[in-house]
Parts: sequence; structure tokens; C-alpha cells
Amino acid sequence: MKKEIDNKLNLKNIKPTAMRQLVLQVLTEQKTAISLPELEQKFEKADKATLYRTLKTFQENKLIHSIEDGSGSLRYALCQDNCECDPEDLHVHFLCTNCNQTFCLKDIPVPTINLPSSFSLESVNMVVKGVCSNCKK
Amino acid sequence: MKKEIDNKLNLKNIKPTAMRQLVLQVLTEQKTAISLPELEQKFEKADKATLYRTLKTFQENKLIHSIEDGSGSLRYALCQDNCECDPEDLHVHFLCTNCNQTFCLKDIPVPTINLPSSFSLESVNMVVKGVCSNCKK
DNA sequence: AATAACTTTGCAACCCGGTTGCATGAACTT
DNA sequence: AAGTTCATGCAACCGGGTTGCAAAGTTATT
Ligand SMILES: [Mn+2]
Ligand SMILES: [Mn+2]
Ligand SMILES: [Zn+2]
Ligand SMILES: [Zn+2]
Repeated sequence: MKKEIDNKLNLKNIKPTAMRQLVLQVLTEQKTAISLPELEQKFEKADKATLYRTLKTFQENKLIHSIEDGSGSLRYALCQDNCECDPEDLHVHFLCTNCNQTFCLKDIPVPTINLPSSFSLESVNMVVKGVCSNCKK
Repeated sequence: MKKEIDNKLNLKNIKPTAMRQLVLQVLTEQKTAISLPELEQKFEKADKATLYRTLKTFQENKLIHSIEDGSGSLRYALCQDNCECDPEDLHVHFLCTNCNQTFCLKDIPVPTINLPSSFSLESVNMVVKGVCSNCKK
């Protein structure tokens, strides 16, 4: 639904250009997190730099979050509705070592840990690796 | 101490070549985890590929562990004495957003999390970002 | 409606971490 | 001594990410 897409963009103060609509469409349909190279492949003919900057804009405006899953490329997924990407908003991610897909475990918050008081905390990246439900057959 | 270095290598069934002794020496002196490019800089003249393969050998033999800290390059640090790099051996890592150094928080084990039963667990990478004690001045 | 100012896009080039093929050299075996 | 195995050095490559710059598109101003 075109209207939905535009609403989402407007809500985050992102001008709804054609490119951005298309990218958000793809992100919305995705069940797993997607990387820049993977996103590139979803289009017949699209420029990597434009997609790169689109993702960057989306992330700066907290429409998506990025995941350092150790797969070799950063992956991205839509944020929850009220996400501010603060430590308490974060969830655990899961990388399947068989199909190489990354899942947002949205209902598993990142556990709080007690840092030595001399360290201050800004964010946490927690990635669990193993075999996903699809691959466990 | 040369003897110590060789002992460590022998214990892990790694033939103590000159290159390996030197690399282990550096790793032992390090207080923070080190990346391949950083390791390269520690030597006047050393081949990246050799260092790369040295680190790979060390990791395969569980002398070191690698950390995906999202800094752009993998980082490596010595394992604890009896480490098998199993999930229960893992600890949390900390990346300082100011000095870009990665610390092993050896005494903070990675919290266990309850995955959906359809997922199986192999390993966990947990990286906390913030400002380290040195940088907080 | 025409102009100016700003934003987005496309293309090309680049950087850098990681990885591999291959030839040489060292160590160990027979 | 000759053969085998393993380690090293060099060069080249790959892929993800990033940037400069000019063209195209948008929005604001006269
Ligand atoms: Mn997520
Ligand atoms: Mn560590
Ligand atoms: Zn899978
Ligand atoms: Zn620091």
C-alpha cells in the first residue's frame, strides 16, 4: 500500500522520493535483515551509492537499525514503531550459520550488564549464531 | 620470556616458528584486542598474508579468539588458559567510541538467553560500546 | 513564468580489510 | 642426498563500504 509507505516516511521526516519508497517497500516485505549488497540485487538496475545513502538516511532518522552480525556486511531491518534505538530499545539478533540469514528476535531484549563503573554505555550489539528454525528441518 | 612463549605454543600444538613467536609476543604484551592491520603496523616489515595465516592458526588452535566489534576489522585477543571457545567460555567485549580500542571484559560472562526452541545456539558475540575508563579522564 | 537555491541521484573512482595462488625457502623424513 | 611437508613472501584479487562530482529533480523566491 503506497499510502502506508509514505506515511512511514513522513512520520520520520524523510522526503518520500521514488527511490526511498521502493527501498522501504523492500524492507517492509523482508522477513530477515538485509545488507546493502543484497538490497542491490533486489533491483534490476540501481546504484549502490544511492541505496547506500538511502539506508543511511533511514538509519539517521531511526526508521531502520543496523546489525553487525559478522557475516561480512552490515545488515538492516525496520525499527519498531516507537524505537529510539536507545539501549533499552535494543533486541537480540540471530545469524543462521547455515542459510546466512539474520533474524530480529524482537521480543528478546538485550540483557542489561553491569559494566565497571569506569565505563559508560552507549549501545550494545548482541548476535547469537546457530541454526535457524527453517534450516533445522 | 622466550621459554613461556614456546610453552604456550607447544601446549596448543603449534610449531614455534620465528614469526609465530613474535606474533604471540605482541599479543601477550597487548592490553586490548588487536586487528590484523594493527598487528601489521607493529612490525617494521612483515607480510600481511603471513600474519593473517598466523592468526588463523592461532584461532584454530584456540590460542586466541576473535571479536566482531563493528570497528571495521576483526580483532583478536589471547584466550584464557582453559578456554575452549564454547558458549560458556565467552565473555563480553567493550569498544570505546573515543579511542577505538576493544577490551576483553574477562570477568563478565555473556548472559545466557532463552532462544525459541526452534533455534539452536552455537556461539554469541556481545559487544558493548561506550567510553572507556582511560578516555573518561 | 523564470530564476535561483537546495536536494537527490548516478557514475566513477577509490579505500581498506580480508583472502588466495603460486613460487621460494626452511625443516623434517627416509 | 633426495624427497616430503610445512611456513613464508609476494602479488593479485575480491567485496563492502565510501566519496567527489556533475546532472537531474525539487522547492522556494522574485
Ligand atoms: Mn533487529
Ligand atoms: Mn575477549
Ligand atoms: Zn537458517
Ligand atoms: Zn577509550
